[in-house]
Amino acid sequence: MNSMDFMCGMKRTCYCGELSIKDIGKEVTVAGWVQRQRDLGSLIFVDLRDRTGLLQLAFDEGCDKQVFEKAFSLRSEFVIMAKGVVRERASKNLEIPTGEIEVEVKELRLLAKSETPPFEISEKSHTSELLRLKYRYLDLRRPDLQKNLVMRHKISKITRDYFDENGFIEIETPILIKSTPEGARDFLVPSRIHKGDFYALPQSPQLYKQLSMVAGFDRYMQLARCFRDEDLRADRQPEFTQIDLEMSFVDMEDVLELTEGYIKRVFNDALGVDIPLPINRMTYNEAINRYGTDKPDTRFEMELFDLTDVVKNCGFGVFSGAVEGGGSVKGITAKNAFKSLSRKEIDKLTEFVRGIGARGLAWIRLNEDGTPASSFAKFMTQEEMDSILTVSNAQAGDVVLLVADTSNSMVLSVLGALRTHVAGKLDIIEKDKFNFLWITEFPYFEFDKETNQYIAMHHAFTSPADECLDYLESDKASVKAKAYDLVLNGIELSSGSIRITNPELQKRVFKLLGFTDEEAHEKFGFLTDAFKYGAPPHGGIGIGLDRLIMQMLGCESLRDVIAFPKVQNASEPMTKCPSKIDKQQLQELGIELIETDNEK
RNA sequence: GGCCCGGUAGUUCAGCUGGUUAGAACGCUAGCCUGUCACGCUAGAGGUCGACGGUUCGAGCCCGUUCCGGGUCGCCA
Repeated sequence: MNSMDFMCGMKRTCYCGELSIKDIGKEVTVAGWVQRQRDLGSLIFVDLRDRTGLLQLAFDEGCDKQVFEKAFSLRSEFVIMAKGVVRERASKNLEIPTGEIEVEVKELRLLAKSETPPFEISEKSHTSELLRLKYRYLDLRRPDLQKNLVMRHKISKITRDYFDENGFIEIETPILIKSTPEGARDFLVPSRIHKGDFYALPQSPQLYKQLSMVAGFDRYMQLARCFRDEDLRADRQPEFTQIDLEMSFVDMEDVLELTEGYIKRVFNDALGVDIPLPINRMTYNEAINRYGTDKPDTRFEMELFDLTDVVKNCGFGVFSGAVEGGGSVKGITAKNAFKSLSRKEIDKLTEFVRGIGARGLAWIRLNEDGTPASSFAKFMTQEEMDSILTVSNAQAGDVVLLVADTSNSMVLSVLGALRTHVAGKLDIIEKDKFNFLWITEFPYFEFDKETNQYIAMHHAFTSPADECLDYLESDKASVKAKAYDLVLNGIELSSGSIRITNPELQKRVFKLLGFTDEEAHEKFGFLTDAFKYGAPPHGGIGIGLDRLIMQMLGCESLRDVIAFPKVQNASEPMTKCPSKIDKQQLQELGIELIETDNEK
């Protein structure tokens, strides 16, 4: 094996995908990776790949012997540079954009060899995700991931442009910050200089962006990295990027309007998709009651209905008992689902709802001529069954699914999840639709069963609604927040609020949330102190960039739009982080490890 | 932490009721081939059946434990 060629004397003149029939006769130098070499004896074809596409290189009798032999030895993923003349192909391939032309190679440089890759670099290859992630740099060579990351770049660029045009300034807030153990767990970073002390990584730049308002920047934005030490999901990574915004002298309408303008712009410029404005709004209560969730997927109907009054005195103990116990009986109607939701399938649905906390699932199946079969008809009068069918608006061929529980919120959340699950099974979700929805009028407080006290649903700096200020203390459950979520196709895309800037109100809220003055000052004193020196009214929003891109590209997992993502146990297969560190490093930090059974 | 699914050549998978030497396709190696483009033809190499333990005359298959991956509930102000 001779040493590699150097690039000496060669300079790339164009990308592979840029060439077309218009370039015939042109002398070009291209560079990239060998997708495939096809050796036909005294004729060799090489498909060269760069991030713009594939280009066929041809080696035949016309080319130098040494060049031909070099072409013969090429293998997949070798890195080469080739100089030659663009010519029309003798036989064209209309399947690929450059299929009408090829480059007749005069000079060839082998810049790097490659071992046989562990999987083929192609959109067609189906490879386990773990293997792909171990060799992420190879996985990223695949055209679809390249496309995703190029789109991600494009969307980031549009984002910065839009907010720049609207007078926003990007400010970089610190990554090493003070830990405020509210909500999600913090990632912690030990301090060498202050042994035993820790920084936290930001869950969001919340406090810094508010301080930027106090500092007079008026309109702040940042493509902000955020960190949360919680378990992963397909749509949740421990580190993620947020389009973080904050504005002074605004109310909710201003924030919503600006965000809507952004959504319209980014969908138009990146995808050519028009999002009609204004985006629909729904209050939190309406969403919960109609869809069983505060992030409803409105691409399909199947709304919840309430049978509590109809069945409160019926002979079916599961129903009447739930109502007596202070709960409810509600359901959904799956239209034309008689065939898809067989008895067996309904058994599976029952397992599904049990898995999320329901005691069981009651059902009525109406066959094609409207005859009902039901799990509970024998306990009901004909009249009661008729009323159920009326309220559920069930027709021949429909399937009615009912959930009863002594906890109304359990009934709602189970049906909310069931609704999405069933819609997926019935395949009634229009995949290419983008249904946005604002959710407003969130409750301010949320009752925490574990600690038996009210906690902030959003966060402690969210302003209560003006009309609720009179009964903050006396009727916590009814207090609404000046908070808003933007939902896209059933996924929470962003969340924001108008903040408290009045120090007296902030004090009241801290007190309601169970903070003593000392605790509040210790944790958030730097913010409340700042508000003593003239805080403009302000509010903002954070838009999940990864989730936005994922939805725009129709991907099912965040991992498909993040260059180097983590897997479910929060590790990264390629670098194998997190990892053990030296004793010496620990000593410097003043940390002693307690050996646990897990490590043995 | 709970529940569900998965782990067999480099890759994607098949492997029957537990029974002889674990198969296929693609990839890889070598040879032949002047219009291929998922080139074709011929030959060949390639296996800790995730790991450990058990049941059995006999385990890829059954049982237990465990590791790894995916989904999900809890969790995610």
